[in-house]
Amino acid sequence: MKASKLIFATQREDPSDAEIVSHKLMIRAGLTRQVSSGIYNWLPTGKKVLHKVENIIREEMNNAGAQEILMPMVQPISLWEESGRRNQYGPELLIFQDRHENDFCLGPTHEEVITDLCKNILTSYKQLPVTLYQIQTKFRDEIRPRFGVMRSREFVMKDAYSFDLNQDGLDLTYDNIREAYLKIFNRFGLDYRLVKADSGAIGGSDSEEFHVLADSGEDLLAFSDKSDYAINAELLVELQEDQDPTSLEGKDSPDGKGKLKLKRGIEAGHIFKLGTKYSESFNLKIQGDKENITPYMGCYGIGASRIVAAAIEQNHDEKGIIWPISLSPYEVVIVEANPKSKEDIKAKCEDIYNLLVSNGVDVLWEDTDKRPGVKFADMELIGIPVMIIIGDKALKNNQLELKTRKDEKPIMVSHEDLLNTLKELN
RNA sequence: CGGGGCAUAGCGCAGCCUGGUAGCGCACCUGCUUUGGGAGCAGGUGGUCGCAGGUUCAAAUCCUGCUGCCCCGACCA
Repeated sequence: MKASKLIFATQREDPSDAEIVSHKLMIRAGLTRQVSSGIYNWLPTGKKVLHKVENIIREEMNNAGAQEILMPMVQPISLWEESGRRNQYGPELLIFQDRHENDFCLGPTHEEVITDLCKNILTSYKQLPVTLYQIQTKFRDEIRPRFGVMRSREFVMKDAYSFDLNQDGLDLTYDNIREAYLKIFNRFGLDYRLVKADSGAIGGSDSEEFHVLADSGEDLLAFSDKSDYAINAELLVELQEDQDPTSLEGKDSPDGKGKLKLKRGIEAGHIFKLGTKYSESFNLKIQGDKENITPYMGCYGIGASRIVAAAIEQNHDEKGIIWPISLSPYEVVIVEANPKSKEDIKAKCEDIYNLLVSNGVDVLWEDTDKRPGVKFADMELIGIPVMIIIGDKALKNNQLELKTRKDEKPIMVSHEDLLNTLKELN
């Protein structure tokens, strides 16, 4: 991609209505723009990041044997009456009527639709176990949306639903998806923790959350300093009937090993064992070898758009975003340091650009005639991990100047060593 | 929903108190000079001043009502 063709609209000043750093930086770097409270446009650079998040999720879900589907955003309210959740969900469910005066809602989650669907498509116990997932826009009419796409009303989520013959099968499937989640979060390149959680409005028994660690996180997490024990502090407060989550710091860990330590996290993933709650309320029965089976369900969510904000919350400095390479809108940017004047610099850029493109590197070529300082500042704001600077210096020594986003010091490499050096930096 | 704040160009803001028909910085466009860390000069584009009423010869400015957005709280995958 050439910067001269890219709409990336960076801004020098913080937007006045943004509070947390990820929100400010997403606006300034031209990733998103607000349409209405809790509703956002995703611009080309932001969409590219979101796409990388989605693709990592997609690949690992597919590797885990899950199958991708797409369910509708608009759902008939009758399904929510059938599950009994119409009233439980309350005003967060945005309800409206079509021209025939039938009630519909914008889907905040899809247990109802998937269970209803499976009554159609699951006809034999031989089809189980099966896990279906989608990556799709959800809508929850939050009381107070805030912090940009971190807590928005409309957001992109991957939600998966599993169906098993019995509890043992569900346990196996749950562990399998849990493993896939560990791979997904590892590939994101973020510092995260897995904690025990409350299953909340979705219902069910066991539940764990994946949290991206960040001081600005809305959730407080409690960890044992001597064991793997980790829990959402709010749940622990509930279990122990404590008053205040912060009072947990330094107390004995409930598993009897070590003391509790607290950290803040952003909830980015949540996995549940639902059991038969929805299969029962929808009367989903599958023909077994002798008798009919009410399947055991699990559901598994990842907030794809929230991951983008969480990644920034965890990885930024005073200059801007510092993407982990796997989420960066571009892996490498070529900065043309002397625009206009020197034809040989442009030719060199084109050489390198073609080399990288043909080797599958996702590269941006900053070919505009902006002054070098502006280009450096923009690219650092957007947070591209590796910059290749091509100007007089590079031409004179027939070497390329590489600078990583994290490191101030440039590295000089030869044309031939470029690909290997980039691999090492990953 | 309770409490607080804001609404003037794409972004950040001034003007409002004391009414006279809109301005600054950034961005954007043109030209010239510049070019390794957010350039300079000159010229230019862009605004029914959130909406609707009212007062007045005259309203961004005063009055009334409404809407939207932000922050704190309750709530929340």
